[in-house]
Amino acid sequence: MFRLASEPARPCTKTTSGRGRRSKGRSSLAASFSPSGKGRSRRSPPGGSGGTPHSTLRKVCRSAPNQGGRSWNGGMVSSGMSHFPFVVSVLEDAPTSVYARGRKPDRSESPIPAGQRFMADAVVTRFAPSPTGFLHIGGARTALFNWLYARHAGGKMLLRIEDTDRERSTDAAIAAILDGLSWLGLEWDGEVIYQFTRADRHREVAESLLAAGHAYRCYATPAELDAMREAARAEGRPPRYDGRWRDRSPSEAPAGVKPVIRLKAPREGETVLDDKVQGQVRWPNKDLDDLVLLRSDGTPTYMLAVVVDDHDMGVTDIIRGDDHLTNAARQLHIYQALGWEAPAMAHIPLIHGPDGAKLSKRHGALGVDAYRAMGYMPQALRNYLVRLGWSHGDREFFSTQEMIEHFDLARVGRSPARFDFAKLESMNGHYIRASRDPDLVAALEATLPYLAGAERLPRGFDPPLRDKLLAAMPGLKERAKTLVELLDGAAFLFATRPLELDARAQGLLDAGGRAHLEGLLPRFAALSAWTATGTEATVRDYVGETKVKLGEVAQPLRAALTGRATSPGIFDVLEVLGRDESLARMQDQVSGPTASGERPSPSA
RNA sequence: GCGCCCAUCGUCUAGCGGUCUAGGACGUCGCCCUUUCACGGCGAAAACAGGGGUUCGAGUCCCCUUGGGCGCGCCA
Repeated sequence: MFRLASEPARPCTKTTSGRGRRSKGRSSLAASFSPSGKGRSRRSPPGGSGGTPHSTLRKVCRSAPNQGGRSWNGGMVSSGMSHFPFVVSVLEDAPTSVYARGRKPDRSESPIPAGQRFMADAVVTRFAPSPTGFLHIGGARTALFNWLYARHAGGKMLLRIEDTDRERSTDAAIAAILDGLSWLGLEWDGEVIYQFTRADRHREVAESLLAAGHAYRCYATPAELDAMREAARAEGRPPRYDGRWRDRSPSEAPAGVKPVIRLKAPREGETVLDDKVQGQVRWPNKDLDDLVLLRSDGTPTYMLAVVVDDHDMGVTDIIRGDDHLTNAARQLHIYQALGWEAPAMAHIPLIHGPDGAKLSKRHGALGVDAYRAMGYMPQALRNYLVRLGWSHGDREFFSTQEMIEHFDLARVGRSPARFDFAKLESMNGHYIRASRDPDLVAALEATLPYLAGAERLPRGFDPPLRDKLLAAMPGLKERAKTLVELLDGAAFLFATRPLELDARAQGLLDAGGRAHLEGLLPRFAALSAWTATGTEATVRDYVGETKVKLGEVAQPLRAALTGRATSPGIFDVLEVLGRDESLARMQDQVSGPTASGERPSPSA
């Protein structure tokens, strides 16, 4: 009756070890059922011929066979608890437990030939944001992990927009999420699924649960619920629904109250989740209440919707923020009632702000579009994000291919990470320096519409400017950590005469620099070929003859040519700017200001 | 309040009982390179939260404390 047609479930024999918890023993879990690719229980066992003797499989079923787990032993073998199809088992010291599929190796015991199961069992992950705001950095990382995991396994990542909250969901948010994912290069497979469109299906499932006796109508009013929670809190009990309508006859229903449908959740025993990141987590069922499946207006709640959708979409692995960890327990109850096998789950730690608290508006939480505007490149952001919580030895940099190749959930840590702009910036700088010049020009151009500080170039780059950009890029890119800085550093290329000088440049010129400009002007003008080596030779000659330091000449030159005190190597600047423009900019500083008034004598 | 999760340099992390007088990266500081600023090179300071166990041996296993975080809706 509860059997899933396609999945003749076979209860896992979960032996117990009283202490069970992995404590860093994630590794031990991983040892036998590596949650990542190959070692996963759902695949053929590593090195396993498939003909593994049954007895071995039973052991494999236990989670921590090595270290610390000495108390694991043959323990108990499950009995006929198969009325929970996907579930399981009997623990020596605890009643019925509910299992998510996670590391549970029961399928190795499935009657379905291993090979066949393997083939039909491609990984399907999903990213399921709710469109109530932009795609923030935490969501972006969740999406990245889902994407990486799916790609690594040769599976798919689906995208589902959880828009059942009609009040708060907006089209703008949906657009921002789609745009953010695309910019990050995280393509999803198939069509975007809008949860709200599936409300009928959700309702139908709720009704079926009702019909099967796994759910009931609850007529408690919001006021009643509030009172209930308050009382519980006052008594030091968890604020939970008390189940007052759980066994009441519908005939007692008060008139005029539209009921909600609640799940009849198990009250005894405990619910166990073998999370791929968190390890084994257990909750006493008495602490979990009868959640609402269908609201009084007939719309599904998130809890119901996720379960139904994940099931219908064929999701095999749920990777989401660990703020959903408690939800997992409740969702497991729904799977149980439905007789569906729960997907494997991985709850990844959240990203925190500098103060260690969950990233939120008060940290100035930003959408990924903001990172684009700040000039970070998607590949750099991806690399930074993947290293937040995941590691592969000492390695810091990964190409997309390498990320896909190496990514696995077993190496995802369980402690939250703080977002650090300095490191992101440094990584972005690495990516800029490592990029090919034409790619950088293209990236700059493509990002221009979003870039902060790009107002000066409303029409983008014209061909001559593009050429100059390309020519100057080697000197420009090693001075920029973001595209914004890159553009800013390139500003002298598209600045128009007479240049605006910043204070430091002005100072350089006022401090006697103009004299050197004047001295250089005729020598430059006499140059037959305008190249960096040519101008350098000229300047060095001048310096030699006048016995001044190179810096005393180079700096004023820089000020005149770029309007700033810093720039790429000055001879490269000279070359990129070209003879006419260079001489004109120098001339501007020698004679320009005087035209309009008395230049204060620098030496007086 | 209750439940769950977490805990190595300021930050991200390596470490999966002995090779740890704890490694890498960012940041910080110093030196070198140098026409500026960068880049690059070299070097330095900087951490196993505390307490109990287990063990011949613990950053690594267990427990407690402390400190953080998340959750507790007819929100998702």
